[in-house]
Amino acid sequence: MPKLYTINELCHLASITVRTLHYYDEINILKPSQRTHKSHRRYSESDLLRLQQIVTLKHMGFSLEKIKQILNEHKFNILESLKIQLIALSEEENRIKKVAQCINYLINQHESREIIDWSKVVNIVEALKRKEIDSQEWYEKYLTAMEIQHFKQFAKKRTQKWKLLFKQIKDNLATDPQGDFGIQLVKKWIALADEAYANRPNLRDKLWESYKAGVIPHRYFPRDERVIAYLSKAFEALNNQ
Amino acid sequence: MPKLYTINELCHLASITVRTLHYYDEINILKPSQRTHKSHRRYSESDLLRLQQIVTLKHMGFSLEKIKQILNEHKFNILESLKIQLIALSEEENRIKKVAQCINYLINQHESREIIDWSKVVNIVEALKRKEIDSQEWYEKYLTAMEIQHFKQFAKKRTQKWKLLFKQIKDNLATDPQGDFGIQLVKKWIALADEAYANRPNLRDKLWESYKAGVIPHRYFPRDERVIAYLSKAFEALNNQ
DNA sequence: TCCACCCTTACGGGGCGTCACAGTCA
DNA sequence: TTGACTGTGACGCCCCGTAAGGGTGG
Repeated sequence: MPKLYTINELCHLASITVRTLHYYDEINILKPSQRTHKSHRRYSESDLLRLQQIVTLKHMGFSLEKIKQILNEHKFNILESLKIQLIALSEEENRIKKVAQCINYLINQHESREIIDWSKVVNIVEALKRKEIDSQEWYEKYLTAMEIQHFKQFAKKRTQKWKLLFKQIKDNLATDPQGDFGIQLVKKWIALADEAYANRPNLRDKLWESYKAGVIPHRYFPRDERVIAYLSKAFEALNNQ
Repeated sequence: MPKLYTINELCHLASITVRTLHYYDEINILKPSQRTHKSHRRYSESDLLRLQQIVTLKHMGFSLEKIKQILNEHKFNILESLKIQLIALSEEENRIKKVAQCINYLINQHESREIIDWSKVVNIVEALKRKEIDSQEWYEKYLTAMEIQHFKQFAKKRTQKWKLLFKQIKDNLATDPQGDFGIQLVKKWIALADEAYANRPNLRDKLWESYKAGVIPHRYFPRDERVIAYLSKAFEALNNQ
């Protein structure tokens, strides 16, 4: 007798909620292959497989309607869907990159002068939307020479502090991270993070998690297992103080 | 007397719809600074400025609620919002990159064997979600040596065709793009695009637009103004045939 | 009998699109 | 008067979260 899952078991296996499975049943994308005589849902092994496919495709950014087509219609052109999705993802990635650069500019401008030149920002974003700008040199087209210099210098000061700290840590990996010097280094890290993230401890923690997970690639503070290990231990020591 | 805009004029200026402005009025994020005696909305110059700010921030990925806070509460910490948004964007960018790689793998697998090994794909995406994978070498952890080889070879064949075409075009920029040879080259481009994008002309056009706009950075068919100019002319000639 | 689980039904939310119906401006 | 524009009101979409009120399984 093949194993049947209750709705609770299944949603735990897929890390989703009961409500979601109810919904999937409702819209006919995943119906339980059996029901008990009192209409409790019972899912089979192949239901589980299908659910995993659904969750996977959803993570890739497909709508439930598209997923239904892809999985139901055997003739449906999976390949084309995948390729369309790939183009869409590339475009979105590119948009994000540009917007991120633009926000960076905004941050620098605000931190150095406390005012935001909205008309400039609006212009830049308008141009981004019309895709007039290549990813790298948008600011060269939309800022004056002085503004560019200012922007670059400000960014440079920032990165140099991080670079310095990174070098210091790498040069002292042999020392005890839980000793005085290690704690000093981690305090520097915190100071820089707080400077960058407005003294919000939760943001600082988020940055640390991102760094550890390698989510945000940092050119001037690259991901390095040994540095992570060192700082982690130093963090511990600091928290225990 | 300062210029006042009707709702129609304003929505055209901002490339949005009347409904959107109604909605913005309704949720108190942008109320017209005047109404006629019959309650038609009249927007001022500063309303327009505010609308542009709203649209800009929306493009950066802020919710209308956040935007309201940023613009209304003078004391509100814009800087922190920007930085939070920057982290969020970085995370999203990274997720997209990984998913795109994964889809690429799926496409290759499907094109070479016509079947998809779902259990493998599900595993990979599960790992992506748990952020266990560094961006570059996910497949090395989740595929067998044979699969990796197969994957890489298939990808290589593809890229070599594009590389070859690119070189051919660059070597012949001096020739007439609207002559026989130019048309031959653009036909090759179309053939490759159709091979990559399942013979869908609309997808092919989309790819061409993306290439021209530099939206999708291609290592093996890089963006090059001269190549774009050449191919554009050749396209013209082909269409006029 | 207990209690964790299950069912169905229904509302909400974000950011509008899309009617319907009626009044208004040139 | 015509016809383009404007107003308000209301429902729908997508993907569920969150509850209400009651029945079931072990």
